[in-house]
Amino acid sequence: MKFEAVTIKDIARALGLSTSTVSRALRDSYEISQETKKLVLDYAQKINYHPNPIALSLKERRSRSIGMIVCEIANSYFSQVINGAESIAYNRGYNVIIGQSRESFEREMLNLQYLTSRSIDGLIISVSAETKDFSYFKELSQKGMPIVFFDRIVDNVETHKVIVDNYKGAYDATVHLIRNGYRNIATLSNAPVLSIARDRLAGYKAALQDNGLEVKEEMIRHCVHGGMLLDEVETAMKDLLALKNKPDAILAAADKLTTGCLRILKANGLKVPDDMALVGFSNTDLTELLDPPLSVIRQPAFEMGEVATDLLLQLIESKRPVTEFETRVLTTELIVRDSSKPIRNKVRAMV
Amino acid sequence: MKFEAVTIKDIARALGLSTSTVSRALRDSYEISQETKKLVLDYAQKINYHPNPIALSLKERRSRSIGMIVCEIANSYFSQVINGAESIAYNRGYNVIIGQSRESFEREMLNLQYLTSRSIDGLIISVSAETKDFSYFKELSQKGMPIVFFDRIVDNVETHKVIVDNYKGAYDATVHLIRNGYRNIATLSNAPVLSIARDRLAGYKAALQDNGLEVKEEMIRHCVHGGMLLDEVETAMKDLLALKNKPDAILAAADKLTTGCLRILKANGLKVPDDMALVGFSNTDLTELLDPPLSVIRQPAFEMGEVATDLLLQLIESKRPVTEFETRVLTTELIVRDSSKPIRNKVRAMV
DNA sequence: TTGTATGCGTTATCAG
DNA sequence: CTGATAACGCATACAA
Repeated sequence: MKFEAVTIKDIARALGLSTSTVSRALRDSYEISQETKKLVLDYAQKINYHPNPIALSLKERRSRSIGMIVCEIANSYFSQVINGAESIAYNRGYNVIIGQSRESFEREMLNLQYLTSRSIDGLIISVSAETKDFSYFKELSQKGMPIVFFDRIVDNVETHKVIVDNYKGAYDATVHLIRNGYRNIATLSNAPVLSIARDRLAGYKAALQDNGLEVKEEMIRHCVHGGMLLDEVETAMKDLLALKNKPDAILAAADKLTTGCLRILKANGLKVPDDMALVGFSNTDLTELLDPPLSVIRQPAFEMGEVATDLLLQLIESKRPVTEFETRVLTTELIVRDSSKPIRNKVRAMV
Repeated sequence: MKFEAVTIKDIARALGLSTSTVSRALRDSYEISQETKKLVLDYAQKINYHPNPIALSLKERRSRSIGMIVCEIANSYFSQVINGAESIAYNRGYNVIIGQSRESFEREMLNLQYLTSRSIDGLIISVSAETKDFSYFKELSQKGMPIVFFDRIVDNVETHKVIVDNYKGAYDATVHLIRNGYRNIATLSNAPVLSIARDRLAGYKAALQDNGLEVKEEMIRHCVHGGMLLDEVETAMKDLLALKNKPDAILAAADKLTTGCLRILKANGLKVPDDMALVGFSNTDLTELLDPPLSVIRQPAFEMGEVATDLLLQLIESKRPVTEFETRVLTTELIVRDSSKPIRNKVRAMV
């Protein structure tokens, strides 16, 4: 019943050769005569022989598959990263095995154990927002498993990292808002345990300070669940709108926070940017079709997947020493559309 | 250097037992004494033993991983399907290995060979728009490989299928437009080789006919690349808008066609629905935030992934005979928003 | 140039 | 109850 594959043995038997001869012929070994090679190759072709990768894995102690853990596949950012990763891996003869943490530490660990027990040759991961204990990664890394962290990295673990210049992304976006006349800029931030959240927040603060504006704590709202729960964003927005000194602009420091913020503003009948300007990190589709189109900070997601995978494969294939930790930094792109253009009356009022 | 795992042998040596005893103890075999079992189990726990799944695969001739081929991972619909598939697979102890065809037959075949040579236990696939030759699937299926087709199915191959009631989805949406006073309804359709395109087109036609409206061929535009190329959509739209009898509404029969159509309309300064009503198949985010919000036909993508995977795993685990082909049908959801509401003047004009 | 034997980690079969 | 051995498919050191 089950998919009976042809093996090297079948070829050997049929051709009256030994399995080793066949094996060597197939691998084009120099110690096999041209005739025998041709004989074997032709026959293998004819009966559609394919080496069993599982047997190979067992022998070579490697599986030619890499694990990838993200918090959510159905997130446009991560799906774009996966896309980039898959394209590189595929070209180099590797499989990508996907796992989702769904922002849960427990699920992340389960996935991790599962993947490592599956003998992956390396791991690409963007940690969950819940993850505070990185001992397992350290242990794994010390055992020789190549690991590349991307996007959400881990500061106190020496590893390979691919990140985006989140500081600059947030800084530039904030400066952009300031230049357009906004003075009361609030920010929606992810859980502060996340490196990306800290970097973006730092960029936001620095931009304010460099432009002589005060950083006010009440203007900074953390959404611990990263906007997975709309409630969280709603509460944050309500709080901001209830302030005596209401913000006139918002920097949304994550994809889900950007769309969440848009939803809440819309639900409350507030217009962007007339009632509230908004610039956010976003890789979501259709942002340019909103009315007015939304300005966003876009991450090089596909490229992120490519770079991380390329680095990992170099580590796996020992083209690069595992212990010489490297950090690659990509840059975000600020896409300016209508939503953050100068508000004429405000700008006039300030002149 | 490389990740040295503990094996059953290590345990055997350390405890002065044979590998077979250890193996049996670990598998809780009845023929092992309680003491020995405890001894082995405790020690295995202590040194953190995990069975090598590759060795297991070689022995059991199965890999506990399933292949999944879609045309594009970074497509919200497919990423949602993958999400559903992953969640089911994960709970049942299976890996999902992803491949992308990018709408290319060649790439699809390469992926397919790659995955099967990787000893996947089963396959879930939504075929590429280019695929016309299904002999490879037939062959694979006859060799005993469980295959579940989803979404884009193959009519002339007897297989397991999970589909959406595309006919009804298109029918209902078209009827909805008709009820709201539109009489010149055009449609953007995918490549007609795709089952989903044919079904949707049939639903559109039936809705017109059932309501006494004429089906006009010039109102039906096929986009062979499924809207991957915006040019294609643009050409189609330009042609429609150049008609003597211009359409007053459009049924976009695929995700990319819906967003593509929106983009083109916007680029040409046409308003939805005042200048042109639009209802489309779409699982894209943010459609409800457009101004006015877009009415869409939403597919149960996550559920699609779940159902297909559940079916496949039943086949793999022989809980269901592979030869009793089954087709499961899910239903779409018509989400009515402003973009297809009655146009007052038009309706008045008709009364 | 080709063949034989061994091992990768595991389980199943057969002996004890 | 436990141990030795073969087998899964392949590659390779060693023999010939």
